[in-house]
Amino acid sequence: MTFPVGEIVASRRPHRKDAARNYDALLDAAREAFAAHGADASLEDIARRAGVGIGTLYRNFPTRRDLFESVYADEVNELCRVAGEVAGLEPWEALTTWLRRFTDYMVTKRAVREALNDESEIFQACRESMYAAGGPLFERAQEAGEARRDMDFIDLLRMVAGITATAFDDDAQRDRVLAIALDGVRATAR
Amino acid sequence: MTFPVGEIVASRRPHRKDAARNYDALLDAAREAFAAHGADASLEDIARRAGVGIGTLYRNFPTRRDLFESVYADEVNELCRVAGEVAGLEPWEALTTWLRRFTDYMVTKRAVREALNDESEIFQACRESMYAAGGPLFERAQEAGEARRDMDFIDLLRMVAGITATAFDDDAQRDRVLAIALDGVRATAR
DNA sequence: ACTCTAGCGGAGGCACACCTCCGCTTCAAG
DNA sequence: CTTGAAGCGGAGGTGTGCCTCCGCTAGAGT
Repeated sequence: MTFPVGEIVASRRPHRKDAARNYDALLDAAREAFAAHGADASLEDIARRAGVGIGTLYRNFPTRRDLFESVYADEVNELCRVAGEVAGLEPWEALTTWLRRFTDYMVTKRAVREALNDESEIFQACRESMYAAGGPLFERAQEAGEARRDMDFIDLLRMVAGITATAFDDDAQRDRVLAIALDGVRATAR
Repeated sequence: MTFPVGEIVASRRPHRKDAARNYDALLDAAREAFAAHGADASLEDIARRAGVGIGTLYRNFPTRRDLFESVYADEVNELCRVAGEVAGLEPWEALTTWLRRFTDYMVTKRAVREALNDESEIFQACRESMYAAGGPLFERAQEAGEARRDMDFIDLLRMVAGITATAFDDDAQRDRVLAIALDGVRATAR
């Protein structure tokens, strides 16, 4: 299994020790900020929370998009890795387990909806990676007669992304709603 | 059937002819802006598009929240009205028709997710109105054995709001995904 | 027609985010 | 240890949005 996204984005991490630490701190802070405030979180705030100067942020990530892409690519890579892990489970079980990870790792929830429609090269590569990783899980479930055939994997991802990005009273409600929607994915196969 | 929301908010519309026209233009522009840019659209931009000075906006709606509440309340009122219209249809048909209107009228889609969790008095009143209008449709579908009983109306609204607020490739995809999720709402009742 | 007041609009002060630039710091190679 | 260059940070210029304030305009009642 290959991880093209990692190759496209990863090499920017600097070599010097302090610089690498700053780079990581920035990514962490950015992940949190994007999760909390969406894709237009304040860059100065991110630098502040990372404990570095604003100049350092701009040296590592010349544009907002560069930063966001890096955060996003990290999460996509993680998802690709998980897709391999669940390969041993039963078809439907494998799919839903992966989807649950999808909702967990996509911490940048609010921003993901926009990213799903972004046309840029990197995002396109990310989506393709994700489809390559998760798509087979869905097709396997379809072939096993567990998932309906009148939808595609992209439909499924949008559905889950939409539900995930919404505010719920609590996690239990989110899980309940997600499970119900997934029942719809399975319904006609029964 | 009563419409408490309308009573709470509506009386602010000014009496003088030009003033009333400005008020309406502001609401229209705001509806569009909130739909396009979410709840933190630029107020100066809204005033510009409405063709009035920024001062006029602030006189009518002293805070951003006042403006947003008014737009939101309008849409909720409209939804309440529609709930009455569909009362004659078959239970499941009535519910899904209303939900489709829900996705249409909620033009302020991006912002609705946040509003669904807002604690303020007005938003609470709006939600209650909406629950009062749509809830019976759902309960009727449940009693007819068409909708599953292990979820409540609020779960359903969140599900639909989440899917509606997400970006799709086209309307057909949105409808398809929504229909699949609604299959999940109906699944166990079959 | 006259008036008087509700309503208008936008200039301007404030706050904050974006991004550049450059003198200072610190790593790490020799 | 020395040294040079990679990296740092934040001051400051620019833009944009928020909101107030007040001199002017025009609708509505007489």
